[in-house]
Amino acid sequence: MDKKIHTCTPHRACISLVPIFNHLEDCQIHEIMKSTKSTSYKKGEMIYRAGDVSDSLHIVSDGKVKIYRLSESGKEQLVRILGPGDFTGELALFNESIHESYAEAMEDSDICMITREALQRFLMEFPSISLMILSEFSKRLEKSEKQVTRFATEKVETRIALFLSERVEDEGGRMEISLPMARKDLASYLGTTPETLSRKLTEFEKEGYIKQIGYKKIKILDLDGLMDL
Amino acid sequence: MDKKIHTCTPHRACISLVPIFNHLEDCQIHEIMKSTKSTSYKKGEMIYRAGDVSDSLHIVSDGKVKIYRLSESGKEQLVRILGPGDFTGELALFNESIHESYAEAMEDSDICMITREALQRFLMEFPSISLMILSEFSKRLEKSEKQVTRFATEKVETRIALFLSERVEDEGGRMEISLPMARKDLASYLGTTPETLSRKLTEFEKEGYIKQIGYKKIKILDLDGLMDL
DNA sequence: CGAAATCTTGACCGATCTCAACTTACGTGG
DNA sequence: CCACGTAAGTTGAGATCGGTCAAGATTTCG
Repeated sequence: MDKKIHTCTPHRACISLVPIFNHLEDCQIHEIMKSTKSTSYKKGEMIYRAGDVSDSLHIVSDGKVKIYRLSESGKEQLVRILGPGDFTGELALFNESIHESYAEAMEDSDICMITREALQRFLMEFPSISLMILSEFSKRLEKSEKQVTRFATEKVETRIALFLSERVEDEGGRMEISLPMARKDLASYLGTTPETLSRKLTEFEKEGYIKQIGYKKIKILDLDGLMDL
Repeated sequence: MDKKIHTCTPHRACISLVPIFNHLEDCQIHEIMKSTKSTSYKKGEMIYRAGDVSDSLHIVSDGKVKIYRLSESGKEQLVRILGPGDFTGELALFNESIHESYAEAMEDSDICMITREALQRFLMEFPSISLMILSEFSKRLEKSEKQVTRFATEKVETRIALFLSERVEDEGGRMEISLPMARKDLASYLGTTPETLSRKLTEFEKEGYIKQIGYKKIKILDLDGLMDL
């Protein structure tokens, strides 16, 4: 297994991608760069698995990575998809140090790593980084708790509609949204089956709320209608 | 760290309850105490509501507080119950400053508050507090994401069984668990209805997995059986 | 002790999952 | 660059789970 380990080049690009580090001085970024390693993963390769010991923060510098979990009864659920600048592995860094989720490269990807020790050193040295991470964590927590409530109280149809409306938001209001993942992954993300998702989308289309364009794009024709479901 | 018996304001007692502050020196705790205020709430009173502007961290020093959310379509879901030493309001502190959840006193409670400015000052001054909060946040995130996966993939029956087994863990393995909330709240927490919850528990009892003792206690007779559902 | 809230039980219905057959899209090697 | 095989997506039929509504039982608390 030959992963190329660079020592310098992509780091700079990668580090400056991460919002958390945005506010740092050049010299501080330089400091951090010295403690990072970059690794390349082929499409389909696992970056880590549940149960693995965690010892570093992984930052996606290029590519696309999916994070998923297995439930107690062994069913898979897609948790999120990472693009350049997103990071993962943070949870295990402050606690148990055992990953509870799986990270898999969806395409060939470059991942930048910062070891736990290095990170903690920076946190003590530059307290403002902590504040950034705290902010990031609290956003994630907010989002995750919202998601729990949604799963606990909304039916599948509504969850799909809400997902579509959030994609519109992400696109800055454009009514033509691109799906960031395959249908079966989306079904997993939304806690349903590909069959039900397919049926609901067809139904939405029949009702005139949306228009499906291939498998990867959807044009929203009546957002208000969708939200009233 | 032995507790000295000096003029024990409620603050002092409250602050030292919080795991986050456990590792601090006396003088630091003293610093923090100066920035706190304590308020009492009657049973049923709201501590904050979704939409309220957030300006402080709330620490429960005495009593019981329930945190719940409303979903997009207006259904309520219980998120968690706080006891002495637990805190809330942290999410809004690092971001939007608007609460997205509701906090209601379930019984007469004393709440200690630290303003955002004071907290941020401490975080910059004592970076180790950040690490503690980071750790707390990552635990919560882990738990919340696990919860999402559970809702996304497990059926109600399984979620109830998993809840029971976690209560056993919380009780340190004792097979007689006490329910921390009323049936209807538990149903809301588990994303189901009181009717279904009641039916499932009766069913569990008929199958010999549990024995219900009044409305507030359950004796687990066959944990393995429950987990195989 | 009694009103109000909570909990239970039954009957019914609708939403969603499962299984299976079929269609479409995609990636790979010749 | 095309053909083919495999993976992904769709559609239908049937089964099941869980929610809703309503009535009755139990508990709680003033």
